Amino acid sequence: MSKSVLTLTPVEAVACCSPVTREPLSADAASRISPLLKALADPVRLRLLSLVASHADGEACVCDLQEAFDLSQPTISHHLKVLHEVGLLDRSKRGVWVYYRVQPAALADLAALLGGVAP
Amino acid sequence: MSKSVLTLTPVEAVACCSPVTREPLSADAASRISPLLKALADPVRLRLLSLVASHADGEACVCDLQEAFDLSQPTISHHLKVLHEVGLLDRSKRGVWVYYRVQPAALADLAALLGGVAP
DNA sequence: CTAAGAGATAGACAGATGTCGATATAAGGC
DNA sequence: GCCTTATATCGACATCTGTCTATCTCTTAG
Repeated sequence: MSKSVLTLTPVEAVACCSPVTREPLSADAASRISPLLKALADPVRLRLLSLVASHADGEACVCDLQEAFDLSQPTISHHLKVLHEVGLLDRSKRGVWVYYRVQPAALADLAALLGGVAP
Repeated sequence: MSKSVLTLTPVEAVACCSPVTREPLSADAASRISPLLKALADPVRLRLLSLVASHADGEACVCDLQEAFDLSQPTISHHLKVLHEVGLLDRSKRGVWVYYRVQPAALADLAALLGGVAP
């Protein structure tokens, strides 16, 4: 049931490390963590994540999200895919609509990794 | 990426926002925060930051840092510059050597922004 | 004053990334 | 069945990024 190391999403990998300020990060750990930060390191994706997280019921339809940006629909879809692939956003399709919600532990674990509090 | 808030480094800008999960991040705030995440979103820079932060006395000489990587000296120098420019690392030259240390509030503020605890 | 070493800068280049328009897929309404 | 609407995928493009080699600047030793 538990996934092998190879199939860990970046989000799952983050929970395994002590804070970056406590001891030197291994090259391996850094390589597993950086995709998560890369996913966050785009203004559009940061706003998408924030919009989803602060939306009523903790989830948001793609149709709601697109309105907030002056970008094409494929571009928004691409950014959501990036956030989903690293494990920051969960996807569920209901009818014609697709809803995204934040993976709760993801941001907390990342914050712990950066902020110095062990997970 | 317009530099509308001219005198604030990304690190300083981060301290101004409520957590991403609490309310939607403005386009402006996202643009000011993402450079900080971009700086962190590279495995070499993550390790550099971690090495500096966990080094004795909280600071490390470039000469110490280079040994940990199989990269050229200019490449390490470039990555340190990126971390320095966004305000994550402080620089001080003593004699021939240059020492870097972590800007203490930087990671804590970022963690608060992501983790849901207001700064 | 000249030489040597630490670190920064400049320029070049391959590969990654963000964006678009066009098209595909899939579900619901007629 | 066919049409409409919501979302994903594809392919192309310009820009950004990480790395290198070569060179420059600054500091100390002799």
